[in-house]
Amino acid sequence: MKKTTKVPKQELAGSLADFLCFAVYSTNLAFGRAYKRLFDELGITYPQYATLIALNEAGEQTVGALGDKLFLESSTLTPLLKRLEAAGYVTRRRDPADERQVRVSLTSEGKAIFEQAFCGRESVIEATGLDPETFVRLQRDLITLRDNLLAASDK
Amino acid sequence: MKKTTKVPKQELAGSLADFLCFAVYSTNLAFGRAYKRLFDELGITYPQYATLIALNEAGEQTVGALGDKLFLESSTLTPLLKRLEAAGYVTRRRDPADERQVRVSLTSEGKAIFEQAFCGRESVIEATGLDPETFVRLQRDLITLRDNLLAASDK
DNA sequence: TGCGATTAGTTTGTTCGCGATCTATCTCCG
DNA sequence: CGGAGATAGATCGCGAACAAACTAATCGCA
Repeated sequence: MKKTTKVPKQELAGSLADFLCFAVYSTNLAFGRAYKRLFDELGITYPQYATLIALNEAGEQTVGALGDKLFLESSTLTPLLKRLEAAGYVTRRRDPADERQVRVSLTSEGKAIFEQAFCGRESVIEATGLDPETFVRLQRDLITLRDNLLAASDK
Repeated sequence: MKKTTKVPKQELAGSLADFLCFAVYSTNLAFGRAYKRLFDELGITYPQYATLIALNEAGEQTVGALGDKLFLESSTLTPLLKRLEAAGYVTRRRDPADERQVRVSLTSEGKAIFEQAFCGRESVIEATGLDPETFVRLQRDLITLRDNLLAASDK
């Protein structure tokens, strides 16, 4: 007995493997696991590491500027920064010239942790198993995708 | 005045833009925002949607099998499935043949929500702004990367 | 000058995501 | 048969991530 009438429905259904969003989502989870050992040793998390990178890169800056770079809301950053402050890795102080703003900067301990994490990333880069060409292309394509998505959802 | 002496330090420092992991991380955030409107209307979340896809694709299955497909632990899935059950989109029942296992399946309401979300994804695909070739290549590269990372962190 | 509107961050409540731990069930082997 | 070990989920605690609501400071402009 033929089942051809059911085939079109099947084609429409879609599997997880067909979703670009799921590829991004699951790869993000995989990166988290790949970095886990290193970050556990250092006592930080991935978003905290990204924050340290941004602070190391651009020096003292406001919560808002940090959020722009990290694509995070202040409601996410405030508690994260408080944890980094409690750990002694950043300082937070109100800007005297505009008391609404909070300026964040790396302490020397924060810079040290950043450098340790930065060195430790070598093993993760190796774990990607990508040849340099694919690595660079993937990064470029992802950034294009991200910026397109953000531009579209800001409308 | 030349500044060549400072360049090497700059190269070592690394900026957010140089990290593949950050490209993945921030693209995942961007997808979340691109889907947000659709999911808010339907009253579900992105991980819930992924769960519905997996259930629609493979039918009734255990929590563990679902976790393997979604790359999630049972400690993440259990509460998520309870919320889907409370919303009437899935059923959970102990397998009579092995009471340790919980078998999950879509209800007709769940199937309906999945189909609504599935149709609504068209606008998100458009928002990616990628030509078909890049879209497919990106998906393929990401899956390679994800599987490499998972294989390396399982050692 | 002064007060409404805007801006910057914080707080609160909900949902993920995970490790660690716990409970219930099943398996295996003596 | 029966108990040790393995397995499947559930629970708990913590750190993200966000929207919505809130507070405090500044701006704009009349």
